[in-house]
Amino acid sequence: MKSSEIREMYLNFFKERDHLVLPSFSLVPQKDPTLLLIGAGMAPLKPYFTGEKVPPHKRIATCQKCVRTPDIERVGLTPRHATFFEMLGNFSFGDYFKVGSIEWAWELVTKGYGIPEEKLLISVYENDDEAFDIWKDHIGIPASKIYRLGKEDNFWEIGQGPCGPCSEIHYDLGPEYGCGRPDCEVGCDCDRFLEIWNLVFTQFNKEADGTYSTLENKNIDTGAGLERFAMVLQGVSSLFEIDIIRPLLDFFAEKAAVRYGMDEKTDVSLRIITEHFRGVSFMVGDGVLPSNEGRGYVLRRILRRAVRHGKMIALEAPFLYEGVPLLAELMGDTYPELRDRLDYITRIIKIEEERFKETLGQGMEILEDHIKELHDKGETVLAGDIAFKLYDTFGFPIDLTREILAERGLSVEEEGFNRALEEQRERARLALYSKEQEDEIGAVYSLVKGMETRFVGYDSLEAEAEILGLVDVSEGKLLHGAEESEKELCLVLDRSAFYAESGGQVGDTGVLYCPEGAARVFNTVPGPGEQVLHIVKVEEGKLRQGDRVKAIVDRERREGIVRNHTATHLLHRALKDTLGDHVNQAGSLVDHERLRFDFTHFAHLEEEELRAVEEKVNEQILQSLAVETIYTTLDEALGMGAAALFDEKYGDRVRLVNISDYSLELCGGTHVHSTGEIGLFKIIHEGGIGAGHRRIEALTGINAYRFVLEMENILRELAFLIKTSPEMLVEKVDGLLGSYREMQRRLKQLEQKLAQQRIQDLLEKTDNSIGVPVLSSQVEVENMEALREYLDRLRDKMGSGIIMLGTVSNGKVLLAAAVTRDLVEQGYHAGRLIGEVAKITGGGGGGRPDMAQAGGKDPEKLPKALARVLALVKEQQGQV
RNA sequence: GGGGAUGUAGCUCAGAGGGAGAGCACCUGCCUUGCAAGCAGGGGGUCGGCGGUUCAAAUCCGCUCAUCUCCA
Repeated sequence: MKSSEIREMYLNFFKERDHLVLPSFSLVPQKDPTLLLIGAGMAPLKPYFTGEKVPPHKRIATCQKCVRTPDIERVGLTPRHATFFEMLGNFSFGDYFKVGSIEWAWELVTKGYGIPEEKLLISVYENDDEAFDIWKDHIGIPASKIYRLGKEDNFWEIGQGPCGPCSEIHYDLGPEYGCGRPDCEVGCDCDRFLEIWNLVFTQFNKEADGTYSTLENKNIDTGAGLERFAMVLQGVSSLFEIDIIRPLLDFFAEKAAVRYGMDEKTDVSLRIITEHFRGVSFMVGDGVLPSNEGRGYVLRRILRRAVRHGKMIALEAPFLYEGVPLLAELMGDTYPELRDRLDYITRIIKIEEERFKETLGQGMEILEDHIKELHDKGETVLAGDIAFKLYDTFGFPIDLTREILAERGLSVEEEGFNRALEEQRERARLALYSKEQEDEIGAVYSLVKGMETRFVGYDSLEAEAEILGLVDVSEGKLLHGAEESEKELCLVLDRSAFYAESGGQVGDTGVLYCPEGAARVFNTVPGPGEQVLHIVKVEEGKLRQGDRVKAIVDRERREGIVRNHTATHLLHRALKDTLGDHVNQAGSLVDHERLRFDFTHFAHLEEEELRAVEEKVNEQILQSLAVETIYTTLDEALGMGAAALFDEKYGDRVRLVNISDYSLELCGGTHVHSTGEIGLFKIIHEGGIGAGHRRIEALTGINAYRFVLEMENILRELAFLIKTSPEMLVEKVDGLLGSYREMQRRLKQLEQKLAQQRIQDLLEKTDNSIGVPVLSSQVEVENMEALREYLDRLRDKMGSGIIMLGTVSNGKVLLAAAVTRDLVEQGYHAGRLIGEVAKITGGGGGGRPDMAQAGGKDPEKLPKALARVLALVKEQQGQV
């Protein structure tokens, strides 16, 4: 039976029994921050299980794609482990329970799929007598074939959420698949008994604190692995041989020019590549991008393991991406996203493969060196800091290092690795705040606890307010009053128009007038609760707790901030529209001068893309779109399709910033009323900040205008300098550069020619009075290169001799010396000679016996120095 | 924001203070037409950029840019 038929039969079976059949949900959990990835068929239905939401129907059936990685290191080594799999499931929400679910399970397995009863075994949770009796009495399974297993095997829970005892149907593949131990039976960790059906009787809910509460409605959650059914029904011994996987394995085998089943080591790699390839493709297809955190890191780990195993069988990355069309062919009917996003999936995988190939090579080299060293020393444990270095610098996930070592019977010193990781964390923390600063912040936080500020800065830029608290930041204590000083104070008001730095928007600045004085607010930050902390310095008179004050925000600065913030939202939208939906905000900074926006994207932006983005933003500005804010619940906001940051904590009431029907984002910041106020939007920088992350910096309003003006000025000045118009600038500079290069070439040629002509004159100055020909002379050249040119030619002409040449260039002395080979053999040394000579000119130098160069600072001494050469050679002669 | 790695010829890389190199690719010639042909010759480089130390920097130091990587 084909996999597609198994899937179809399952869904039809339950459809006929009044189940609502839903298509697979995305691997990326929607609106569930507790889950990294969908790892079970029930995961997307969690709100129905917890009772948080009402299911559209009391009975649901799905075939759900899943990713699970805790067992990643076993994938490839066993016939049944996988990181990616399809889970068939039928679910009951307060409808049928144990009896119904067991009956149907048995009926479908034995009658529907026709699996012989004698091959099947049952397990139940150790003290679930109810389930035991149903199997024994109602279905008629002999008690000897029903096993009672402990919590680890037969109690189902995954993180927080619904859970309960379960009951499984196992298929006995036969003793030849077993471990051979006498006590081998259902529940054994070996491969003999294949769990094909897991019925979870969901009756509890696991809370955040680890306790269990009873669910109002008892539910049924079934998980039946499609691949495992396929194994049984297609009579193959591993999931790698079923109809929708084997072609992939063969594809990679062919690419690697190896055959499956010939060599165990090769087979393991092939299985890993094939399996991980499936996971990688589906994850990318559901919008997961490789990254160093969260689900992106899960993806990266899987892909990297596959790439390494590719390398082990001589498959050079990138190669995985080539399998995508085949996968789409095999599974595109059920999962149309594979076809729809084929090009995208292919591209992302290829880029990530290439990326890792770079670092894999370097990292492997280092690791191999260390392995060799360990081997030589007879040790078996790799130091943790080396494993950390590989992780830190070359992106070797620790499990990858562990696996490579395990292949050689070695291991990693885990504590050392963790220590190094902790040290790195500490470093990052310290870079953010020093220990003293952290203490200061802590002290301030505890002092202002309980105070509350009402923020009125969305509609107004000033507020009359009362001083609730006044903290001396460096002393860490509350003050009743403060006088004019340089001291940094932290001030809390009962209401304020000052925006406290958050969501990337910087804090406001401004002034504060009180009955007996005035203070300057130079920053505003959020407190631990509902407080706005104004960081102030008293500039005049006195400030007292309880004073009525007037706090006024610096208007011009705020207006700059507001323009940049709204422009940031427009930019976010424009990036998504231009580059694709995978673009997400990864950080943002909005101040009064510029905006900086970090986002996820896999490649640098092309010039046209950048221009398109900039243009789109400016189009929205020109339309003067209305910007409004909406208060609503988080659920409703997400339902409206608002952009929210993953992992960001939002309260129940959220604030939405809506720009006409162009952009909708959860945001607490301040904005313009109409996009027209932004005036002009200009991107001034685009760059990378790590794999998969880009950064754009931009200006708005008057700043953008000034930037353009500045550029225009530069162009005009340049054009003036080379006597052309801005329009002709490129052409003219291009021409000038060409002729500049040409002239350099000509100059060099001329110098060479000149040298040639002067050689003869110079040769005549050779002194033969001491037995060896010695030539010491000053020449006129520009640089060392030209000097060497003379030197070489002279040496060639002389055949045998000692040459010292000097010149003056840029107010400095340049010297070069040569000794022909025959004289080197006699013991003459150009390096030593030139050292002496250079010393006279106030410099130093050295080189090899046959050639040396040096320099000096005193040009006037050059003639004297050159005159000494003969005597110095004579000295060397004496030592020969 | 912080740490680490890399950047040298079209490509892959060596060189670690004293003439910028190798292999592959390219061009010319010769010899050959048998599988990555051989032989001889040649072109090609702001040693990522800027600054500093030094008589002298691809090489040491600082900054910067690009790419990778980890932490936040």
